[in-house]
Amino acid sequence: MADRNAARTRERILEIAGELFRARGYAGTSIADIAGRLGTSKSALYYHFASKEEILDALLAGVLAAHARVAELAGSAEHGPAEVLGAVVDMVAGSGAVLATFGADPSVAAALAGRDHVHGLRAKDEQVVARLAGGDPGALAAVAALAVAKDGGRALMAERGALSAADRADLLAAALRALDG
Amino acid sequence: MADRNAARTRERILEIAGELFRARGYAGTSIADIAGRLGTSKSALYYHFASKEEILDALLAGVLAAHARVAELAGSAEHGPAEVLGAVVDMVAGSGAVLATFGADPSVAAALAGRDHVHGLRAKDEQVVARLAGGDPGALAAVAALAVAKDGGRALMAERGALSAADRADLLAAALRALDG
DNA sequence: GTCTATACAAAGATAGAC
DNA sequence: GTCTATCTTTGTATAGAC
Repeated sequence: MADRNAARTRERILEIAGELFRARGYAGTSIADIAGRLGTSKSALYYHFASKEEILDALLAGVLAAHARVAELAGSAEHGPAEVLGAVVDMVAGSGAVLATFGADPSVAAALAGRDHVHGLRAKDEQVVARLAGGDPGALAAVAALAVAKDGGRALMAERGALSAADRADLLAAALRALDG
Repeated sequence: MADRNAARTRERILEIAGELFRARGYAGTSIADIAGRLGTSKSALYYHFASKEEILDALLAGVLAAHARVAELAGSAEHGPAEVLGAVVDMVAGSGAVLATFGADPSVAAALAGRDHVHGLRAKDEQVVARLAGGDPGALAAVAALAVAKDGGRALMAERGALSAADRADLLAAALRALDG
């Protein structure tokens, strides 16, 4: 039962940290800020997480896994542009708030520099672009299509809170149009 | 002549600060970091700028003005989607590195919260979207088109350093395709 | 599991000499 | 214009009681 409470508290911390990181940035958010919203002391927080960076890692784990799955899909030759971009849209819709944090905050990238994650992420984006470009060196249209799916998706999420099935379909269509009309 | 040197130093500070803000985020960059790269003490910095935030303001002034010009263009009814999106592309190409900072860093938005700028910025984006949507309430395609021009443009800038005339034309074409095929 | 108290470093900023 | 020295606040993190 004690375990239950600890797990609940852990979840609340991640939830609060996610909100604050998104609003003020990772570097711009202090442990005191998080503890304040949680309604406990800073020390209580350190019982659940060994450091601020550990909170970030826990928050990012899901997004990184989702990116990895999309990149894997893009890597295999069996999937067309529509499938790949559809997977990107679903990923954005699924990991919404956290992705907004990760993708938008330079201090997150700086905190993770050298620790595999970042290069992994950028490499994964490039893998998707390469697949969409189909070997074409002038990959501008592919970059544009990914921008629609990922950044356009983020903008829509921020605006509407979530993406309906119709939104996803429309977004995919717009991305495909950006790719090659 | 003393004025000349001061002006030069001011420029160097802005240059260095811009790079660091982009790499580590605004909140993640300290005055000491900037002074270190400048090769002087922290105090020297405070001779040129009264505060960290003042550096940010100076850095953002150009981008905000550029956004205002685009929004103004979008506001007048005489310009079509191609003109508006072209202006967005030019704005991105022109204010490159700084826009990447501004658009991507939550700690920048937090630092400016309440101080007109931010609402101004978001409002200006919405004005562009509204114009592109042409009154259509389902503005997804407009959001998508803006994402191509702005975020796609950012991604390209990050990748290529600058946008050639051909890049701009291609990007605009992709944005128009995202808008309505 | 959460608290108070505290260590310790880093941050933003200022004073006053040169 | 730039320095050294210093103040103050804030930040991350730990120790030890309950």
